[in-house]
Amino acid sequence: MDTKDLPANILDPNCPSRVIFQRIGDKWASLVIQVLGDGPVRFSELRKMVNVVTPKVLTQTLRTLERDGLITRTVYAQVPPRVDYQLTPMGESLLQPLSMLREWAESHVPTIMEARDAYDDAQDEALLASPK
Amino acid sequence: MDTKDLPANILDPNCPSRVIFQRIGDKWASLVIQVLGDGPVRFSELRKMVNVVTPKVLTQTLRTLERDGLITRTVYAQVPPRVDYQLTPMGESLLQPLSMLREWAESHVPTIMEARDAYDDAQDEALLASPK
DNA sequence: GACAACGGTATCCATTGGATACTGATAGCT
DNA sequence: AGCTATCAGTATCCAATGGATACCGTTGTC
Repeated sequence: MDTKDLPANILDPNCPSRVIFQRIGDKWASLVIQVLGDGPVRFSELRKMVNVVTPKVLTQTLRTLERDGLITRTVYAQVPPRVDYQLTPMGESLLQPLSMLREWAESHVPTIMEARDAYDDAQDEALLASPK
Repeated sequence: MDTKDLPANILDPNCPSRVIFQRIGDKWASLVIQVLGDGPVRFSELRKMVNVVTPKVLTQTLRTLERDGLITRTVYAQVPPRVDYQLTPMGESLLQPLSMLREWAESHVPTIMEARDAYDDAQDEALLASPK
């Protein structure tokens, strides 16, 4: 059974949309894309702007983004080397959905922090009530 | 320096919005939330609908979602046990941003798969050109 | 008294992520 | 000639995370 003509369905583990969905949710990938939203950035700049990622992991992230056609990598033949990363049109089309998520996250920070505090307090009390 | 009164900024590793943003991007959390969009679901059903997650990992995911106030956990005192999970209002407010992402992922499946094939082909050729 | 249903834990191992050190090419300085 | 700095990464190693599998507690049914 070939999946390529079936309707995309994130809940199907065999559906590529699921893999793509998870790539978007990747810890660094989504941050990189948002940073690149303002134009091309070189490797070392990217490292500074996306605090704080090790070079190995940043490279991995950039390679998969490039493979998926979301960014392009441009090497300038100079020394010291210069490599620019920038969004493709498809990469740019991700900016809007991502910024909606970012806005959601930023606007719900206080509520979530309160929920965590309340939850942790309840855990502490439960622990006191039944100290094994 | 206290961060709690600063404007939320995803690029600041000390900002809670960053943590929250990454929780949304969690491999299973976002799928669970989307499944719960249609109403309460019990543990075993959730496991079937979110293919395929081990019980340990699903439990971890549900606990953190509960802690963050995105879902509630309801235990019915019966045997065999029954536990329902459902979205809080805040959890529901995540459905829209998430569905935008899902739509993006589903609609870009073909383009991304093509990009991957092209990239992999280019890699293969580069390998043939310089067989170390 | 064995079994099934359900919502988990417990344990172990594979994969991933991260910290740190290092490389290669060249220009500029001494 | 040798030393140093710059940049974009690798290489190596160790810790944290994710996943597979087995098991547990409770009670109703056969």
